[in-house]
Amino acid sequence: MRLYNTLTRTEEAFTPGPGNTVRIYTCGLTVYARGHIGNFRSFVCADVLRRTLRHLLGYHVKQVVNFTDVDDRTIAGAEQAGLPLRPYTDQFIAAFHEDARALGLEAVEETPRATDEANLKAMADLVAALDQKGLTYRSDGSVYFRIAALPGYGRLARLDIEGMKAGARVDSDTYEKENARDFVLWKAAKPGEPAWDVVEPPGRPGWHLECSAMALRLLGEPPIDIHTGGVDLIFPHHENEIAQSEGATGKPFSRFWMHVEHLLVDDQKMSKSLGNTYTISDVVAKGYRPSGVRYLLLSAHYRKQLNFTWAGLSQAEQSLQRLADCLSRAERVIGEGAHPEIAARVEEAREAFSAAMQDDLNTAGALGAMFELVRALNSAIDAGQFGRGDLPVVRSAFEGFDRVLGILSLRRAEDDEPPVPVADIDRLIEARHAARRRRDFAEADKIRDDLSARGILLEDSAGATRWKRK
RNA sequence: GGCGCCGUCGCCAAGUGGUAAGGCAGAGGUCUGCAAAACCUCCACCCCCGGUUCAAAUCCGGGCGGCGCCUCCA
Repeated sequence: MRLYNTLTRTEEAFTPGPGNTVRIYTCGLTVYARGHIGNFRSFVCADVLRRTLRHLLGYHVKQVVNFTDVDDRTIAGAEQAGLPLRPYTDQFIAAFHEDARALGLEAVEETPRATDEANLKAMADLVAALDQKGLTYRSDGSVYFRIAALPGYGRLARLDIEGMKAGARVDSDTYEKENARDFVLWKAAKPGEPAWDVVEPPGRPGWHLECSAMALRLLGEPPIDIHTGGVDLIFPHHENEIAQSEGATGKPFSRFWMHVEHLLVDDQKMSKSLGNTYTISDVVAKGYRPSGVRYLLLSAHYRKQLNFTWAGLSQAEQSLQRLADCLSRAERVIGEGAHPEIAARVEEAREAFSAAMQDDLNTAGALGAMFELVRALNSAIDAGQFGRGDLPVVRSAFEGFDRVLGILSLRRAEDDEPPVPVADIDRLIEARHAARRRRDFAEADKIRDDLSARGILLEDSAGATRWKRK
């Protein structure tokens, strides 16, 4: 497939590593709050990358998604909540898993957290290696990375180090550093804050250190194949990960860097500091569905900013319903036989879908291919040119699409938990039938309206009445 | 100030040199007790101005507008 690489700022042909395995590191959440749907945009896109590699291309994937469970915000949050760091961050990790399930993210192979003992040990080893290469210095109890000692620093972000000195904003603790751009590997322990003595002097990890250490520990020999994250991580986070990893190992850190553009709200970045965030539970509380969010996130290319609106989410749910309806309609066809044109049309859609996904994960194009097939299938059903013999090939195609996009199965799972008990729905449909038989349409319409108000839509057809969730 | 991305129908969104996919919404029609769903029909010359080319939404130059990064950030 073709994949855009931030390192080269071009689309490149992607090939897997040895054993047809793709090793991916995805920068995860800092667990001081519940992740918002902007955060989840990058996870959903990484999920689609993963699914494409596995289910469309047949590669093996080993993916690490980390939790940053120690930093200024988690420490401050824990203190405010009167909890130790672990239990405090545990609750947001649990919330992440809940939201990830709601959004249909495939389980990844590893979800390490920074304060796991093995990871702290790996960080200490990394610092030691950097010490040995002369890439560190200590100042006021902290360990810093000396970027002047590493040629090539700034390559990912395309920084002009010389040109940046004038007028650049500087950290508040710059005076402790040799160079304003140097970054902290290991932070000095402060009274009352968590500290570990794996590094001398004792303290806690700097933000960037954990990702390098965990990636190298869990994914093995660099370079890893793909590193993913939001565009806001390009600098300084990913630049510094590269500096640490390549400084320590002398080898390239990652072959590909994939960066997901921001989700916007009112044309501004959705971020906790701006206070314009929505979480999955906010979305559900407003009566929308996680499957709609997933669809919405996939309806635009991952390298383009996407402006979140409630109207947009409604449109996404409508669109997704059209896809779901087509499949359930096909499954209800009772006519016998199979039609070669159907198989041919399905094959055409599969090819278009696959080509779009392999073209730098063009999910919008892939959805377009699905909708074109939907229209063709609906027309064939209307014309009586679709039989039960056509169903297997159609079902298999939709399953193939959905293994990659993960939207239909998600919606179906939601449908299986309707807001009104199924027994009640069935009873009301039966009552409405009786009303219709005696041509009491007022009563029939009342039942339908009542159910509609409770989130259940009724559709009459020749034989029977079907219900579905709104 | 430096770097980068983007501007396609009312809304969302593909397409990046060969004459504008798709979805939502809307209009008319078929079907229906009425709806819903579905189908059919209709609905854009791509921010502006120059240039290159037989040919540009697509390439180049200049504007205008929006966003992001340069500080914590998916």
